[in-house]
Parts: sequence; C-alpha cells; structure tokens
Amino acid sequence: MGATKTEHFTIKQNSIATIAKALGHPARVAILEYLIKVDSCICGDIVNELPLAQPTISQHLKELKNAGLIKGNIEGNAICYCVDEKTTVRMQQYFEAINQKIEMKKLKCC
Amino acid sequence: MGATKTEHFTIKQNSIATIAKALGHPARVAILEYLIKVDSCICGDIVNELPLAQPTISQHLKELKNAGLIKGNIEGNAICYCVDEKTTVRMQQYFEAINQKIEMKKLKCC
DNA sequence: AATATTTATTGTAATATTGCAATATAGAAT
DNA sequence: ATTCTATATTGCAATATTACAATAAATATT
Repeated sequence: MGATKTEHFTIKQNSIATIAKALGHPARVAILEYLIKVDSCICGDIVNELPLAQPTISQHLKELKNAGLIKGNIEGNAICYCVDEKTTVRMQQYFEAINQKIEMKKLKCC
Repeated sequence: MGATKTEHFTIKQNSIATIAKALGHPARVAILEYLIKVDSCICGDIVNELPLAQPTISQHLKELKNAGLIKGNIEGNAICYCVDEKTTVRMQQYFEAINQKIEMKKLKCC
C-alpha cells in the first residue's frame, strides 16, 4: 500500500494527472513562468533566479521534462531549456472541455 | 529538509501549484470527470464507480475540496459534491495566458 | 430506541517527494 | 592537458502522500 493505483484509471486520466503533478510544486510553476518570461532559456539563469540549490533545480527540470512541459537542447556546455507548447496547449484544451461540459449541464445541485 | 519551500514563491504560484497538485493523481482526475459526467453528485456513487476503498475516496474528495476544485453540500445523510467552476475556469485562464505569452514571444531557441 | 446508511476520522504501513552536499560528467577556455 | 563552467547523478535525511482496516459520527428508517 502507498503507491498510486495508476492501472485502474484511463491513459488520459493518468496523462493529465502526470502533467498536473509536475505543476504541483511552486518551484516548477516558477520555472515554467521564468522560461516563458525570458527570451533565452539557459538553465544557469534559473539557478540564480530561484532560491534553491543547483541539484534541486536540476531535479525539478527533469520532472518538468518527463511530464513533457519543457524540452532541453544541448548547446555547447550549457543546456537550453524551454517550454513545450504542445503540453501547455493540451492543458488549456482540457480545461476548456471541462468548463464547456459544466456550462452545458448547469449542474442541478449546489 | 524534504518539505516544500512555499515561502520562496509568490501566492499565485503557490495557488496554481496547489490546484495542479490536487489534480496530480488519476483518482482525483477521475472523480472530477465523474462529477461532471453525472447530473447528481452523491459521494456514494463515486465509491461504487472507482476501484478504491471508501476512506481513500473520502480523503481524495477532501483534497479536491481543499484545493477549491469541488464543493460539498450536506443533503440529508448524504453529501452532495460537485465541481467548483470558479477554479476550473481559473486554470483554463492560466493556461490561456501562458500560451498567449508563448505565442507572442515565439521563443528564439529550441 | 434500535438499526441501517452515508461519510469522516484515526492509525498505520508502504511508498514517493523534496532538498541538498558531495561528486561526477562533459564541453569550453586557457 | 589543465582549469573553468554548466549540468547531472548519487546518497541520504526529512517530510508528504497513498491506501485501507477499523472505528466514529450523524442522519434516516424502521
């Protein structure tokens, strides 16, 4: 016991949960917002920007990457991280669909 | 060490992270979707619908409620849970804003 | 009042996450 | 080749999450 029972849910549900989970930490929200704010996107900047040690940020970047929220290209001895639009668009669409359904039903109770 | 350093991030970032974290588990995504799918929204239904024990679901409902994603009204000896549109709309708007910024910048690298 | 029904709480075991120091890796600059 | 710079990995301690059996609480039904 203690481990998430992913196998009981649909691929879509697991996929949304994975992306949401990656954004379920303020440091990772901050990283995403920072990558959007600046034009360039070298990881070194992030270490200077956030009040976390380099290994911690490296770990957060890895999680954002695994969730598909960012992508990283090697550029010399630095790594160029930036947002992966596909995933943020997908999340937008997910919430759009949800809100549309809610609007259509105009739920009886509450 | 091991606890999230929430104090270093903005209220907005923490707030988005809290909502995202609540959706960072497939069971909670499934619960949200189920509450939207059905017209009524009694918790008992959810226990029958999902392959999780009643205390587990009760706990997940609590987390969704704390994050503001659902609200619950007492109705006899049952509790009527349903989606809180305000929060799902807020998430939609958050991703809309993010995607708009990405579109505007058309990031140089990657 | 006694029983059934519905949901919440408590306690606990298993597992996952967070954060960082120390170290490793790999390309760049000298 | 050595040193510098940027990032990743490892190992570990602290904390949080997940899941559920057992139990509690509160209203409904008989």
